Amino acid sequence: MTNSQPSGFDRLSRPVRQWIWQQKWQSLRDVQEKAIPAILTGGDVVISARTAAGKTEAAFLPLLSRLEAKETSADGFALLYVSPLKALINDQHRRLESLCECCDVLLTKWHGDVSSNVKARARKRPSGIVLITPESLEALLVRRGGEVSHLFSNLEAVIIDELHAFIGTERGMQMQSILNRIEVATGRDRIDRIGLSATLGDMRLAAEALRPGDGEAVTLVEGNDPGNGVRLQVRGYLLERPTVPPKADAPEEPESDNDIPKEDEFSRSLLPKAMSDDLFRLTRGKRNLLFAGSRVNVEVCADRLRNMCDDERLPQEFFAHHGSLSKAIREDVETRLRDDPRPTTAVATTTLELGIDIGDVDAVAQIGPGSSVASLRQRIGRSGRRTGHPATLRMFVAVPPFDRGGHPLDRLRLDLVQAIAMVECLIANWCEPPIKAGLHLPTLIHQTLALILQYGGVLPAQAFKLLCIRGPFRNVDRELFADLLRCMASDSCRLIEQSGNGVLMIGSGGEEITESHDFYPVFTTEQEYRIVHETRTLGTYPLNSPLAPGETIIFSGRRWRIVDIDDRARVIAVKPTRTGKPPHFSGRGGAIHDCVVDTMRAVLCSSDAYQYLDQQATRQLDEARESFGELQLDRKSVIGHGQGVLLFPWVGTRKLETLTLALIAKQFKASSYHHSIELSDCSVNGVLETLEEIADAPAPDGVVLAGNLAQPALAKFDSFLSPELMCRVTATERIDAESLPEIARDLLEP
DNA sequence: GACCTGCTGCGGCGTG
Repeated sequence: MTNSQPSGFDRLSRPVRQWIWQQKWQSLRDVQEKAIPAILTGGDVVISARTAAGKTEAAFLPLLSRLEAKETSADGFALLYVSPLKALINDQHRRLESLCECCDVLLTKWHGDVSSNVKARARKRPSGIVLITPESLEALLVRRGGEVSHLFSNLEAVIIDELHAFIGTERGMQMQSILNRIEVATGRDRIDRIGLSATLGDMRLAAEALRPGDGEAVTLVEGNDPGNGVRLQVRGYLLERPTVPPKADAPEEPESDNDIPKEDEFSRSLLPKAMSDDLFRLTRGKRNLLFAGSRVNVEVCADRLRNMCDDERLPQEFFAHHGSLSKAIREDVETRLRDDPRPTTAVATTTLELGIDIGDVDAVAQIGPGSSVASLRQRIGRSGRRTGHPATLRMFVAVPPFDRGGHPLDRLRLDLVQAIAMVECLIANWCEPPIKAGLHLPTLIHQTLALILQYGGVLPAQAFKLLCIRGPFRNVDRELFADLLRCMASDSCRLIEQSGNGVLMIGSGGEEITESHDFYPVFTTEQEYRIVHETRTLGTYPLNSPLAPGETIIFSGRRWRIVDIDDRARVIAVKPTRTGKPPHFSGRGGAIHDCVVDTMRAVLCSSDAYQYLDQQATRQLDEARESFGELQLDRKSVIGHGQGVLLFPWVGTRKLETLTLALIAKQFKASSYHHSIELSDCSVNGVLETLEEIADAPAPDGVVLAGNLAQPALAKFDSFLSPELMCRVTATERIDAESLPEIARDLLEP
């Protein structure tokens, strides 16, 4: 090949090239070739590619070459790598060790599990690369504010791994704010940021997340790894009974006297037998990830598949993996997936979605439609990495039995339709964007406290400029920030106080909060019991899900009896047993995007056939379309049902909740359920009249509407917001009053 | 109708 341009490889420094030779690589990967010139040039860069496409090296090979060229031996860290997971830091440390040795660059892990003397040593003689979490970085800024400029003045670049995991979250706001604070403290206008991200529908979102306010200037490097293709299937199953709960006044079903024990009956209602039979048949003997959707489903599913394994006298190959299981149990599963050739299926929640190194799997399965297209995309990328093996994802969806007289929501098979809509959005290369309007006031409270601690005090105008003008809190104007400061200083909070010369200081209430190590993360966790068998901790269980000694529970895919509960020590002791009830975890539903629900309507309206549906799912979709026509939902979106009315606005969760609120404000008994709103004791005409009023009136004030909504303290610092500020947060982030007239108009003329 | 993530400094104790 003749090429006047030097290849990426030729432009790397000598030690880096030597390391590549040692690895016996035949060539650089596509994403690495593209990233090298972009990073050598300087400036902000987003590198996006599938997990394990070599993004880490794509960033570090040219960055280490830049360090080599610099040849200054000034004090301070040269590269800062920020990761959302400790486990990922440990993985990356393993991966980068030999490369850094080759380049004679110090590599330091820095997170909560790293001993404090390692950190002390690094602080004393800062150099090379630090791998750190946002929380540890926050702690460093807050506790060692005076050292920040010394530690970071010679930073060549900051690398942010799993950038997509930070986008649109409170933790992402904190991270952006911390990076901004480092730039300000070191007097550097911009320190190059390199974001590593999974492929997203719209890469500009990642660019904007990397450099808020100037995403346009970020260079995008997209890995053009053709992969080995994708095999995708949606499989239909039948539930044993309808899903819409019967009305309170409906006659109770007679006790069934078959011999299924009650606990198995509940398990069967979550996971039909035909589905577990197929899951077993299709996953057995291979390496799989099975995303079950919730921790309860993980337990029920792992328990069922493990029992099938035992019944057939096969060695066990099914293992549960979720956030309430102990670190040791989870690591065993991860290690087995990565290093053990035996067949293994990890039944997991989203825990195995991010980039923890588990090697390649043969296939991915998912139960139910899932709640986002973004995670569907991530999951597919977990398989099909070896040449000749396409990525394989099977979605297993159960719908209620078909009954013409049944509830319309059951007749429409909405879970199946949603699964199809998700796949169609994925094929169209669309994926959920973050909500732009967020105020992120709780995190702004946190960052204001952190800033005061970092500098030992700060003037209100300085804080505003640093956090809201230069920093990421750009939806907060001067007036709102002043309100927030007043709220923080109020008698009920005393988070801050102001000295005679106007400097903001930590108040008595603030001291208590900021002195605890609990201060650094911006998210909360509920209090929990530890579940212990003999000396081994199996995991944790929420305090507010009562259990009693003698009860049974499925946990870690096994069945246990509770022997003892120590409320003071928060320990639940268990021993193995033969039966078990599914555990109970609390969760708040996820929000589904407008685009997905709109696509659901399109799927129901059209007569397109989808190649990826199995026979049963195809038939179920036909039945759903038939019901859609019979209910005349192709022509109208407001239909009578029983003593009430059903509304189908075909909008996402946020707008659906907003309309429900607006109708409650107009004295309707309204509740949203499964993409629709059910109104009881009213007539179609009455509802149509009200919708006309809403359509013709100007959009109501979101703050007034939000006043009718329960405002539970969800984010960590919500409890410090005044009712007025809390209402504003709800109005901006949780509802969408602006769009109400339009939703009402669309309901009247679909 | 859901999931996940993270943590300092210091005092006290045991061990080599």
